[in-house]
Amino acid sequence: MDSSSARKRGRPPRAFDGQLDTRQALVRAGVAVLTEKGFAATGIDEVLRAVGVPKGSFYHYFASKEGFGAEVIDAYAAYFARKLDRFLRDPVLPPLERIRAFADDAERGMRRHGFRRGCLVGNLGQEMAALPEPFRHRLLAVFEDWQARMARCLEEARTGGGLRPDADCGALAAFFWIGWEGAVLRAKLEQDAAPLRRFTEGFFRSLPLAGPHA
Amino acid sequence: MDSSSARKRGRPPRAFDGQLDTRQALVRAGVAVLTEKGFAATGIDEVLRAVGVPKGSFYHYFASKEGFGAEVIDAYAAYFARKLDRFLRDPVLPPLERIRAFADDAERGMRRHGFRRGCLVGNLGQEMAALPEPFRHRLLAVFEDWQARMARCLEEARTGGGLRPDADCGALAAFFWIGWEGAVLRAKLEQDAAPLRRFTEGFFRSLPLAGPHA
DNA sequence: GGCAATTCTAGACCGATCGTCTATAAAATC
DNA sequence: GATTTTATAGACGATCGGTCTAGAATTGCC
Repeated sequence: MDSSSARKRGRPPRAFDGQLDTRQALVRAGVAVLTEKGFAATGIDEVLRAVGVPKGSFYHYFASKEGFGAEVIDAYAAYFARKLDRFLRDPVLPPLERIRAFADDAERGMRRHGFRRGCLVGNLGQEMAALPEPFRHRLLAVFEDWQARMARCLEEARTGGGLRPDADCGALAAFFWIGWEGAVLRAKLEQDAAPLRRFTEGFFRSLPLAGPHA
Repeated sequence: MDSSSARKRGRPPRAFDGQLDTRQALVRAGVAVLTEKGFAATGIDEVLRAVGVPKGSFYHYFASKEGFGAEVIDAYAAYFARKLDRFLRDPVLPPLERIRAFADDAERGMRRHGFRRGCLVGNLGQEMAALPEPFRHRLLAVFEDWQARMARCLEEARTGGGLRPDADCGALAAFFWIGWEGAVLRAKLEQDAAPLRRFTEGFFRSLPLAGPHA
């Protein structure tokens, strides 16, 4: 959605030009802004200005700010799930290396955005007390999903002999995401990637690696 | 400050009654509310209602919402530093046990508040992008302070023979706080203490414990 | 191809919030 | 006890977020 295109009243002509679908553009901008500033601190107007769309359009596509937020969460979850799979199922790397690759990529991502953007799910989680209740379950479900994907990767490491046979991969995956969110938060605050690396290091130290096999 | 006490215009009589100092009461209420809902989502009016104080008083004591926020951070930092010392310097427990005691206490605290309150510093950290810049340095300083206190405790563990002599206590302390904030966030989201325990467990697994001594 | 129905935009509108201001009154000072 | 200082009371305006109604272009139908 190009802000240079002056809008006229009424239904716009079919988009011949390269304009994205308005709804999609709004959600996309919402992901960016909410990842940076959270839900409560973000005004609809800000999203609208970024996309160059008037307020009326917004409430045509979404029932409310809350409804918009829910869709933004879904979009982010979908985006992040794809990204996770790209790393955690990468067949050319051994399982534990995939986790490092994910962390490295996240670091690059944060650096690219000047450490202003964090994790949408973490942001909104922090705001829980001020958020509509339905958000809570949605966010929890997202964490469970990520945890499952991480657990699967760790299980591959276990069956592959990287982790000890008695490793509790579910618990380890939970540990990872719990701490990772903290690391992202801290990296945002310090505007530096060190916390991400520090946490990743600590996580790997905590793994029950298989000893040199007998 | 009791909301049942009807206020009259003008300067109030010296507080014979149990009324707290108004300024102090505002800061105290601010800590409670900001710990729950963060800075942006909280209106001044809400704090005023909680304390039963009119707006005029607020802007007599504080230059702005931002100035108020800064004092709230300081008050929370002081409160938390005292709490930390109470646990991390407890002479009747071995150093590593003190950390567990701290975690247990934090769990009780979150449970007592129905998992609605998190960590003020973590909350505001998450909001960074929408917060006045001076907050950032203040929050960073608080983390550094906590980290130093934790590192000292870990060093006691090292010299006491609980940790290996080559343990990097500063890095371990950093790892702790990075992940701990994540755990608090997650506990708030799940409304359950499990994340706190899971992280604490993982943290201890990551520690380079001294082997059975030769 | 004309007419209703649908789709989407424009922006007015209301309420809430932030920060200020004036009025008022008690205490402190001398 | 007169004056200055401290502190509360609450109205006020500017701004902004969220909702809603009106209106215009397009689509579908026959």
